[in-house]
Amino acid sequence: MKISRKASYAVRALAYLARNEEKSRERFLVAEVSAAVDIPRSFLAKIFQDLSKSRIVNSRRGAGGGFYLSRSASEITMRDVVESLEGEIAVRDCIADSQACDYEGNCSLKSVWMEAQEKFLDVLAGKTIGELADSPGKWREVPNESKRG
Amino acid sequence: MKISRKASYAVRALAYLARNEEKSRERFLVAEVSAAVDIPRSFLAKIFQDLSKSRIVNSRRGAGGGFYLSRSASEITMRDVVESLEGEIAVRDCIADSQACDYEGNCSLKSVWMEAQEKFLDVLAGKTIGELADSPGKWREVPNESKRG
DNA sequence: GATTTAAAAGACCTTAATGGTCCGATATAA
DNA sequence: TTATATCGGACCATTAAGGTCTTTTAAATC
Repeated sequence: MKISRKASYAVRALAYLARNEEKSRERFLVAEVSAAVDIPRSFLAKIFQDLSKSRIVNSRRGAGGGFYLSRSASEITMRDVVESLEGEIAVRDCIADSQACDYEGNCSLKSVWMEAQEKFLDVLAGKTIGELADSPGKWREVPNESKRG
Repeated sequence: MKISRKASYAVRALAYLARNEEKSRERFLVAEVSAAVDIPRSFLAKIFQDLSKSRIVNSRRGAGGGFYLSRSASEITMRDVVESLEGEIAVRDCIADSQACDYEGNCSLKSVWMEAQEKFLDVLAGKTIGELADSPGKWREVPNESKRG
């Protein structure tokens, strides 16, 4: 019962984008975000690729390129992000794949796992990246404003 | 975000005990339960050992020994069982160990993970083994009443 | 006391997932 | 055409999951 470090990193990285996009920048380099939020660079690159595939961020290659939020941070929920990184959530295999268990049909156990999982995801669905970016707390803050032009 | 097969097995095994303890038996052999609920024997043995350490079941060694519920099935929740098998649940390490993250203090992220996790566990805490045993469904039923004396 | 029964303890093993790295290809701007 | 930066995929080490097996210990019975 862990959510992956990947997903956790993604949330932090996106909150960084949300916090800083107002301050005049349109695109973010993975190198910059990596340094700012203290996430291994090439790992973060992978993470952004996943986020890009799920259309949570958009990207632009080449010089002047980078990543940026594809929509308002207030419209990106933590659930969106976690599911982007971890795929369809299923606390037990039977939830995603009804053939994963012999006891299929209306198994009384499955419904409990499902309800628990939904309650979990509902909390994440109720929290947006925008809210995280706004909220106070000891976040590691933007390191070097001048790195980009 | 998976709960382990171990925990799932444990729930099923305990529901079996709950269903069958009324029918005159006091102790259950892991061999019997293994066959009945279709869980690998020596793996189930390990599981019962965990359940025994958490005092969810009691055990008796030697001839005539076996396992049995330590209290009424209606007083054993799925949360009890899952935590017995998986230890303290922590969807992110920072929840169990505040030193696991640099962003400690009142991190706005941590509180979200915590709330989600608690909602999840609350559902499990609200379902007892007794209820599972009572509820209908396509459970694999007791295979061989005559195996024990 | 010897034998049988069954759990306890722990070493061991295999496979899959996690958490990363690295490199070549591709796209973009100057 | 050169510098820049993502994309795609191969790769790799470590850990956890899932499970087996063997020896030891406790309890009952002969």
